[in-house]
Amino acid sequence: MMYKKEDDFNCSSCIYRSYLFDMLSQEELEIISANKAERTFAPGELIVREGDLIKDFLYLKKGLIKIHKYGRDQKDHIISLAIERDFAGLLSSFAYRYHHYSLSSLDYSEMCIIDFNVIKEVMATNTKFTFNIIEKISLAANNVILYRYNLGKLNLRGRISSVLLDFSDKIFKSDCYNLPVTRKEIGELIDMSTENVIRIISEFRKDGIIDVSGREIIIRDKGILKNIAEKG
Amino acid sequence: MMYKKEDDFNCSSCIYRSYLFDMLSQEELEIISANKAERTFAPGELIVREGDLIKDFLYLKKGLIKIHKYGRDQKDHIISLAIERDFAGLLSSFAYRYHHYSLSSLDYSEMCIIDFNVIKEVMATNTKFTFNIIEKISLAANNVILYRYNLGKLNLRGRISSVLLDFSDKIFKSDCYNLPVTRKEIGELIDMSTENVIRIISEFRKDGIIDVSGREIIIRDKGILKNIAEKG
DNA sequence: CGCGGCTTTGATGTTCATCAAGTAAAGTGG
DNA sequence: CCACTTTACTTGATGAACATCAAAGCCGCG
Repeated sequence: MMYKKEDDFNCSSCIYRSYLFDMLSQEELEIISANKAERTFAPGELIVREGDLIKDFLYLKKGLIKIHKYGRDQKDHIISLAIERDFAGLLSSFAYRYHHYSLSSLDYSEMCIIDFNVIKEVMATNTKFTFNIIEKISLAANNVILYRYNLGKLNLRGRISSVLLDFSDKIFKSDCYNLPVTRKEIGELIDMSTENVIRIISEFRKDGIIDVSGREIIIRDKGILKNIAEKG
Repeated sequence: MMYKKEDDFNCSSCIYRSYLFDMLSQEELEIISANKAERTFAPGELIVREGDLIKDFLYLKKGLIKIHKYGRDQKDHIISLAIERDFAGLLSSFAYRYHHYSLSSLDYSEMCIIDFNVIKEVMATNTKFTFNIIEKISLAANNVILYRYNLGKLNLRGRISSVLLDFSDKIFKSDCYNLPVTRKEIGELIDMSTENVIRIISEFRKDGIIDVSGREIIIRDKGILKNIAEKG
């Protein structure tokens, strides 16, 4: 237990320390250690609500969260997902004083919550760190932009293929996984009705491309799935 | 002419100096002055091609450009427009070595082309400048993300209203302007077919909401247009 | 003057959201 | 632990929104 506590509270021994935090000196790491909190969020739990004041720099050590936004159409829309070792609030943090997106946990998610001013102080003195933050912001934003860009050119079957493949390749690194989202949430992510999400997943099942049992997905023919995601 | 030349080549007397460059010391401005070029691009001219190596920091002094990308659907798509005093390459510059988007001029556009390494050097020593660059990157990216987000919830009439209003409010600051883009380009910007762009503009003309004559647009009833853009 | 890009209108067909209606699963309170 | 309620999932039928196709006029430019 002693060791666990050590691991929790001292960033310099944290095994989830990212490439980004590796840029920091021992001294800088300790400043951050001293100004951080850690918290686990349960599946479904709200981490940040759109409109909240931005006070913290959020690092997702472990888990899965959705970045989402409530539209004037009275519906929730998922902008993007963040996984292990992602910096979750980066889209809003350096542009606004208030969060422009909500964050919710889709799994048990361990967050490091670091005082934003402390991060800014470290940035002011460590150029390499700063340039890496800039790179992370740019990549995070471009991933969203390019994801939406590609999505816009896919029909429904292509979009479903695309999410199933993303879960397999980017998140679970396996052809067999449990969906961390409802069918409704898939629809919110790729802009389609819940009914059609279900319909097309069923189609894929009937065609023998995937096996489905509730939230469990087994990809049987990844080649076809890739093909549909390309040509859709 | 002497004065004009002065204005062209010395950033410290440049009337288009942005809020961002105002953060710089006289010395820093001179370093930038010494490492920049200026060029005017004609309407339709390509400024940067997707895939080009990123060498320069691009500041649009005056004019209008489109940020676009050629899709696997063999069609061009406009990601965003940049206007006077925008930093045009910001989406790619800090994330990649190569441009991920093309830039083309839609008007006579005057660009300041500054050696990217020089900008980075100044950033390494001027924290305030750096934080402002970060803010610009974040805002540019979020504008794209939020624009697409809103667009996705609008029907065709709403989208056309939205672009017509944007040209009026954000770009020309007038209810009477000449479209700087073809009908086809409007379609590429808001994801709809050229035919429907034309059809709906015609509808608006017949309904007396706007007057149209070729590229010339006169907004007759901005209230209705706003209403359509909201509710669409 | 003829060719290609831009614009326009009408007709047709596909894709997808929505509605309706029902089953299954998972919480909730007595 | 069981009745109750809600949330998630599923399937079919219908219609609306939109892309696509087709055909033609227009304009600038070589």
